[in-house]
Amino acid sequence: MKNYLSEKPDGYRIAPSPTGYVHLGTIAMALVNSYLARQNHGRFYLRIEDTDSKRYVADAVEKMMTTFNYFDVKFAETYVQSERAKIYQQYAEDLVKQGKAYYCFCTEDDLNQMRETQIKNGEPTGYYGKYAKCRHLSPDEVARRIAAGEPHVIRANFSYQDWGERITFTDAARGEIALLPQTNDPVIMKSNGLPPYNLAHVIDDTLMGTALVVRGEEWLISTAEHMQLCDLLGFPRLHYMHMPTINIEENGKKRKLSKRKDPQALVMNLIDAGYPKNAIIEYLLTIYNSDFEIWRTANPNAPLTDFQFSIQKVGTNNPLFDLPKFNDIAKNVWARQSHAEIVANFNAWNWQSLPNITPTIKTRIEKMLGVERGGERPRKDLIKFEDIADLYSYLWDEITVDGSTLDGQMLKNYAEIYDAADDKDTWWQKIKNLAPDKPTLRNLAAQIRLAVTGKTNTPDLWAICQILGNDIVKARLTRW
RNA sequence: GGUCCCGUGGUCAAGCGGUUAAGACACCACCCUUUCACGGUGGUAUCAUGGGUUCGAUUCCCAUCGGGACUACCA
Repeated sequence: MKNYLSEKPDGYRIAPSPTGYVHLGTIAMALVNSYLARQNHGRFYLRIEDTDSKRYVADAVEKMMTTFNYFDVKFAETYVQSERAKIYQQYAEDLVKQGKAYYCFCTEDDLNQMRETQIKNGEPTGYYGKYAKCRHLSPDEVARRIAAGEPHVIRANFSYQDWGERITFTDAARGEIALLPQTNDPVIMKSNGLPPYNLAHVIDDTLMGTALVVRGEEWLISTAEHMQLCDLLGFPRLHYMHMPTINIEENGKKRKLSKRKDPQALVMNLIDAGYPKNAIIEYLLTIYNSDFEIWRTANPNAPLTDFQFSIQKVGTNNPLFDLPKFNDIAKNVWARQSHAEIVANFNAWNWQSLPNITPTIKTRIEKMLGVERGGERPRKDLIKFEDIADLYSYLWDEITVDGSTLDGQMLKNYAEIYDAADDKDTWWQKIKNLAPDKPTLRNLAAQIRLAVTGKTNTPDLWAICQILGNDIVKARLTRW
């Protein structure tokens, strides 16, 4: 690894913790960071933040990588924090030697008790001032208790230096931020020998040369603590951009997208439902860069990589996940694809999950996907493959129609002249010939559509009849 | 409770002291089409409230209210 302490940082990264599932926000951060890396000729790397042993999930990294691969997210480097324990320990111990950190033997019970009395006294909670009991333990006592095998953590000593009134910095998306310095001595090394996020983040992003730490808004306040840690370590302070988080509305209140309650929070759920991956990417880009839609309208077929991501256009509001908007983007993404492309996507999707699917029906669906496609004005009726069962239900052999609304005799008359061999013009001409005036024609066309498909709006009827074949069409026309 | 962030139509938003306050989604109407769509045109609807500053505030300042985040040996 290069020594980025002495070289110019040129890295962008995502740092997920391995839960096994990739959250929409993680893909969003991956997107933003890969754009920034590409535009600034920097590296884009992955860091697995697995310092929480309680959260360990088997195969989590592999599962996440599958999702990243699916989205063509490529990393220049990959780091795993649990493999770097020695590095963090080294820095933490150096801090102790310098008096900038200390061993703390307080137990969970001690801490709970402390918090209770603080609350009772109306004081701020935390490990500070007179409550920071382990700050001034003698070296002998520390040595003795460690030798005795007492569990301990290392805490940074934030009383070591005067931080001034405020910790100020320029957030790349939000501008000047002035935070109160933190007075609590944070744990920087847990009793299991791994650091919590704070120390690992500061050391890794410094050593790995992160040019801009792009992370969620929820980290904004703790930036003061992270900068104080940089100062103690003698590192230059890192640069940050805090991104809005995607919310959802529930009972009139906003809350973060949750992977338990909101299926759209997990990108693979969206893919499993049959949304195109580019819809996810485009939606995320519209959320995180207000320029994107304008660009897309002006360049409907340009590759996404041509878009210039602009930090100035990153919002500061936390947007609501807008399903209708997302659906609209999905429709447009599918509509832009060629027949071959969409069929390939359909085949890659788990089409077996469609109810009562048979090889015959699958073939019909594949043909259906080509109807009214490829021209200047493609049809936009497909949002996600999952909807096919309903949207194209007439491709299955059974359809349900309220027969009372149909004129059976008229349909039988038409059935007699219907010929699957007719081209579209002939086919339409025959229908026209059956109707003396416009209202009748309108009605006849509607009836045929209803009888054949069970729906009032479908893609091109002639094409559908071609796909179904002579026998099925005639059978459906003559059963009323 | 404390600290920080945010507040333009139903949603996402442009705007950065003087604008008829863009655009997209959704919704409605009409046009195109002797069918369904696609497409086109138009419409409904927004600067949270109250004070300042200013010749003039959506824009700057303050307060209030509202929403969100953080306040762990989780990230």
